Amino acid sequence: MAAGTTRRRNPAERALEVREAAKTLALTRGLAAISLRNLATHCGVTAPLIAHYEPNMDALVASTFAAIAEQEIAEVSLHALAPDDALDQLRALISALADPARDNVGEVWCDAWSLGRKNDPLAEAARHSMDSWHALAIGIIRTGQNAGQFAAIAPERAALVLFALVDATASYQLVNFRSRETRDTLVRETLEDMLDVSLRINDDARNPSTKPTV
Amino acid sequence: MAAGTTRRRNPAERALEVREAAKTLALTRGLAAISLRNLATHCGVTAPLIAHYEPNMDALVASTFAAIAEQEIAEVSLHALAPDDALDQLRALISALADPARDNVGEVWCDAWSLGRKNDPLAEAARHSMDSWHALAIGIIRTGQNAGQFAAIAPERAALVLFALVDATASYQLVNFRSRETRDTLVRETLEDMLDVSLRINDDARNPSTKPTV
DNA sequence: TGAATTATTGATCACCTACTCAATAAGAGT
DNA sequence: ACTCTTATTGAGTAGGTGATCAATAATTCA
Repeated sequence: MAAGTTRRRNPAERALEVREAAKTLALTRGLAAISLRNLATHCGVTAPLIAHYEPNMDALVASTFAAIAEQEIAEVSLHALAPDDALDQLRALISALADPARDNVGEVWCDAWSLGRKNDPLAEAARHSMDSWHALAIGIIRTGQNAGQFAAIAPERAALVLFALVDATASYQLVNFRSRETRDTLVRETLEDMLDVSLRINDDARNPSTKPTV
Repeated sequence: MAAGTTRRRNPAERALEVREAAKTLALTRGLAAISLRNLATHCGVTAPLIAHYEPNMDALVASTFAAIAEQEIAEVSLHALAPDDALDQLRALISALADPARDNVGEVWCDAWSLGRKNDPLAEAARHSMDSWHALAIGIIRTGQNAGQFAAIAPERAALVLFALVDATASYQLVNFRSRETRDTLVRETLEDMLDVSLRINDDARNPSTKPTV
């Protein structure tokens, strides 16, 4: 393009570039921004070439969402499962989910629910990644309960509540409802009450009511 | 059209028809389906006429959402505030929110969060209606607490949790995540735990642990 | 009945979407 | 150097979006 010469790339390399462009587009402008033209512009290439690599946009939207979601789950899992103690794991999980750097991913999730109505593979990918998230939380909660650290609520239900709060606040963020602090506090305090723990990171007390008033 | 003659309507009447068409379109095919051509087809009229009455589609999307949301809030408020007892009010509220007839409205809400990112008036309308919902719930919760029926959680927080659960499950429904029963149970049981009440409609016990085992 | 008003239309612009197909040309292998 | 494969393009189809403008025609009012 720049020198008037057509760059001809290794197919695998080009395919990867297109998928990366789709991710970038999704994270910066939403899943709905994934289109042949936007991808083409982003890659400095014509639209038919994109169609050559990705013959179905709905499928690309779905696979792009899956890639973003699964990558985040993998990263957060690694971070959350690093500590040995279940309470520390839960704290790591919550703080990772509250990280403002995650905002873009939250927006993509909201897009996925809305678009999932008309895009079956996308809906399926959403369900699958939701199951992955729940599995992570359930594991942590169960471990903590076995260690006597968490209240004896059904882990499945606690996980559902946790992500319902996280997901709802992600949607709220898109329309600037309430402050980030209010949204984060909603998640944290509800979970604290439900599991009877303190999730403040610099607070070792397992039971807030017995912590010293130094 | 039918007889080859152009029907010329009273402007107020036509404007109303367009607004009604927008509501119908939103509830059946989502907020994103509101377009000049879809509206024109629905009204049996040409697109420029729609533009004549609604010169700005983003604004129409926002006002249509506001109309749907506010109408529902008004109806549910009436239903929920009918009983004298706060517990019965809460039960009425929850059962109204769980009504499958409300599914379409839930989808519209999810659309609103997703589209609200690029449509400021829509985001504003969403925030406003969210505040209305919270006000309704806070009133009921506060009344119940004053009567000693509900646990002493901050009403604002309880309301946030309630609607976070309702909103998240509405999103989940769009991608068929879990069963309706699981989603409804999630809302109900979490609220029961949080306020220490029983929300099953044919159950008068205020404290489940003391109810007779007839 | 005639004139003024205006709801409504047809035509068009400018842009977007996905998708197809034949032609071009870059690079690989011989 | 030559052929072969194929990545890439240009051009086009068929539809979608919002929006504007002058012309038409239905209704209202004088």
